[in-house]
Amino acid sequence: MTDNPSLTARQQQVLDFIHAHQRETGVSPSLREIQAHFGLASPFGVQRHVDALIEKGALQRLAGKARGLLHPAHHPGSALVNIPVFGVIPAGLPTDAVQEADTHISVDAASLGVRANAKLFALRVRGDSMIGANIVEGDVVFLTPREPRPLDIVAALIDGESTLKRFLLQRGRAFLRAENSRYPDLIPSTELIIQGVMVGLLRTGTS
Amino acid sequence: MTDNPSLTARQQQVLDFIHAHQRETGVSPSLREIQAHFGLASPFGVQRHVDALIEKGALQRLAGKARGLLHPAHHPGSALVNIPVFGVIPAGLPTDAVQEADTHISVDAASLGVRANAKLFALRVRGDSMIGANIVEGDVVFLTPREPRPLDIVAALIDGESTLKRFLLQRGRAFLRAENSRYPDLIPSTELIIQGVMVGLLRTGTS
DNA sequence: CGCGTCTGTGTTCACTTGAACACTATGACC
DNA sequence: GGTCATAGTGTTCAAGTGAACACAGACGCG
Repeated sequence: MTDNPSLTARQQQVLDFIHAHQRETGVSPSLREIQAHFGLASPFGVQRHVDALIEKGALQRLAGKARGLLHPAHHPGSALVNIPVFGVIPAGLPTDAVQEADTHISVDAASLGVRANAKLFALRVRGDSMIGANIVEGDVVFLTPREPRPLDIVAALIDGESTLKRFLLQRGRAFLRAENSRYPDLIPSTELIIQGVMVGLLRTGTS
Repeated sequence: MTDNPSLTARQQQVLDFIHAHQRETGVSPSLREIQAHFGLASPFGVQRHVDALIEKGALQRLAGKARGLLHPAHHPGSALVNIPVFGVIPAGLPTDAVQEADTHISVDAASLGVRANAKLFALRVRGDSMIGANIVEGDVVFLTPREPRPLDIVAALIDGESTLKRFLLQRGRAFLRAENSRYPDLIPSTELIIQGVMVGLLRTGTS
């Protein structure tokens, strides 16, 4: 995370390896695994690098525990939700079968205001039909499958394509409205398939 | 993450504890730590619960490695950036000193399109001055400290308060423009302190 | 040169931890 | 009552692992 300037080149290498190993395998490496990676003949050299890293605050350790190295910025309780990003056309998404996802986005559950075990999915927004809700092309919208309430923004399956619209009720009948006056209301002829209700949005880039 | 219905009550308890332990300490618990938590007298009972969980796909293991339990949904290579969220007034933020942050948001670095060790911070947007860029009150804007380029959206320090504006150049002179015609351009009288350039945005809630 | 820091070697020890086996108890189901 | 899956006990073993010590080479610095 941090390029601490007070680290020696070797210490930085070790730190990078530890972080990389955690990313790849999910657990921190043992001293001997680090040793093997650098081709060292003794675990003690590694141990002092690790000690130095801890001394300098670049690493944190659960003393005595195996594989107890972790980021100093470790924040307890921050559960992650892993959100699959489907394309713009997630036809048949509500099935239980695992859909092929383009990407995954990991976000802190607390930041999104959802439970840690929330089942979310995401769609990339295409078009400008929700511009009135300040949702633009390229935005990634997080959705959760649940019953929509009036004024919720929902992803609905219409003609085999998924679109983002606001969910409204009029005289007990549900219909969808774009947040753009150039689009007409969508009054479902048959049935309305709601795939999910928007719970958040992620935009990347500055423009 | 998943409430697998085929798990027995005890197995679910063990699974929950493993996940909770990972969240709190950052590493997965050893069999004996699980044993101690449930007040069992033998590590072997735990071992078979864990075996069953792996069998049912609710857990994944690095065989033979200490503390090698992890989520089956583990996605290698997803480095996280831990983003401190300052308030609406991060006065003097560019200092090296660690500022008190209200919250932290963890996001997948790849999803944000930034390097894994990017130094980001976040601000909660107040006001409607950037409505034209579809950034509204309550949005959380991710920023990185770097030199702004024309058309970048930046957080600038004006009169001790941080505001979000678009960065522009005219005849070599920098000035700031709100994306809302009701706000005038800001032409810096003295110097322009740019705290960061916007690289992303997170919105929570549906409205 | 002498000093200190960083780096690496070879080795030893004790604790941690996963893996395994035989046996018992409980409850569901036929 | 018999059978089976789930759950738990007591124990043993070997591998994984952190921690430690003495010693040596490389390098910068005064």
